[in-house]
Amino acid sequence: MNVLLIEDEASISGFIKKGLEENGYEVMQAFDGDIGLHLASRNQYDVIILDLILPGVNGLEICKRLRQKVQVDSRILMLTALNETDDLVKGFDAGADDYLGKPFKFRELLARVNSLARSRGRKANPINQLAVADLILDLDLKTAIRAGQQIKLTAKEFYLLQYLIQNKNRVVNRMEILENVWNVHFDLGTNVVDVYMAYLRKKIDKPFGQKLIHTVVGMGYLLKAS
Amino acid sequence: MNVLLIEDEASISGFIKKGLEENGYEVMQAFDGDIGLHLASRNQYDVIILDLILPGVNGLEICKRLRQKVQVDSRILMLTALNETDDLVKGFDAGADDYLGKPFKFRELLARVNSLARSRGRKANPINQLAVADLILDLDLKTAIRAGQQIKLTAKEFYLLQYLIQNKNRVVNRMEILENVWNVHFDLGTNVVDVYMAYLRKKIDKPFGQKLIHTVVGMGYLLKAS
DNA sequence: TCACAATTGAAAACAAAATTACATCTTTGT
DNA sequence: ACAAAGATGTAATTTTGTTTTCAATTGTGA
Repeated sequence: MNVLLIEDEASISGFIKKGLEENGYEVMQAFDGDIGLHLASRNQYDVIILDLILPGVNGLEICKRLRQKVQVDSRILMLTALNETDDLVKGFDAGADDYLGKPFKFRELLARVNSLARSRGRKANPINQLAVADLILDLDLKTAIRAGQQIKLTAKEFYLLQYLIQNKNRVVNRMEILENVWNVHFDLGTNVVDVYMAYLRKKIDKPFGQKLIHTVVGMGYLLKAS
Repeated sequence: MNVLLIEDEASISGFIKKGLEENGYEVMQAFDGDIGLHLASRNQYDVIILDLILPGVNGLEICKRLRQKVQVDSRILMLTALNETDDLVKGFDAGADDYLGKPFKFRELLARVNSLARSRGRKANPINQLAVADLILDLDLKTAIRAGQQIKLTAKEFYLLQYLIQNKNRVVNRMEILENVWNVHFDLGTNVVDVYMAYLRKKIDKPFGQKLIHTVVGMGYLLKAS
């Protein structure tokens, strides 16, 4: 688990880093807001520990930017001397996941970091799979399995199938598919979608009895059991 | 977003429920540990608010069981008067995601629940349907269902029926229909609308007793229960 | 009953989707 | 760096299904 620690006071930063490392975390230190922001947007951290009062950009601001502009999905633990409800609420509004007032006992910090790390681990963990009927799409292995049988898909096929599964039981039209799978936002009469549907069908439907990909004439395609 | 609130004191429970509901949450109350445990394992909640001190099974125990046996992936917010670091750590160890000491301001609770709910990021799945009498039009599946029976419609038929349902209990004339379903704004002398009404009738009225599509001679058509 | 309005069936015209062959680009192994 | 294999797209063709028109027929209201 990676932790980014944005804290200007060297003694506190060092103390936290040492403690977390003893508990199995990898800790990256940033001593001012700009560097913190920079690191956070370049790399993926599981947890970001963020001091509210910092030279350069302040903590609230960093938090907002990380959530809104950079869209990091790290857990953010806000760290500060200000302990009032209002600041706490401001912190959560800015997108913080948790809040800890100084001074704090290290055990307390560790418990919170553990909790955040765990809540992230769970998100990434719950076997990253999508499914319809007996078809499973493994998002980690980037592969499909139907009736227990592995099916090799090319990248485009995979993403197309992923989009279909994410929208199972809903008719999706070609434009929607072009936008979401091909990133094409204007209609330049192509029939790639049709062609790829054929590819997919050959792999995931034809060899098995029950077909999952249905075409709805004049509307689009529908992924559905039966 | 669904919240399960496990709290024995009726006044506190009511106060929280009311506040959360005003903020768009659906709240289920449990007034003792056993019922809470039962509900939590039967249903899927986004957030569980859990009082530590409860009649029946205590909060820590519930938390542990939920995580270990039932393996719920709800976010758990522990709520308690005990505010010591030790209890806090025990709480996190038992699998809580956050911790809030009583007494608390409601804004504070809300901020934490919001944060937990956000971290779960579940998107709702509203059922996209229109209906008159026993006829349902499923906008996702792009299909009609009457008396529980699926009816296949072509694109034009579907959009025509959709227009009729959206204007149920109102006579719509042919021109209106041509404009809204066919995008034809001038026309003289086509009878497509009439033809398609016949198609629709054959599919959605004829096979069932009660007819829904009524013609109002000289005026247009009317979709209505009676 | 007459005149107009609405319905129906069948065929023609049209449009959408599937299929196929092929050209171009990418990746991989040697 | 090269050849071979694989992936991606395009375009033409075939197949399938939908939409529209038209004329014959039936229904409706004064």
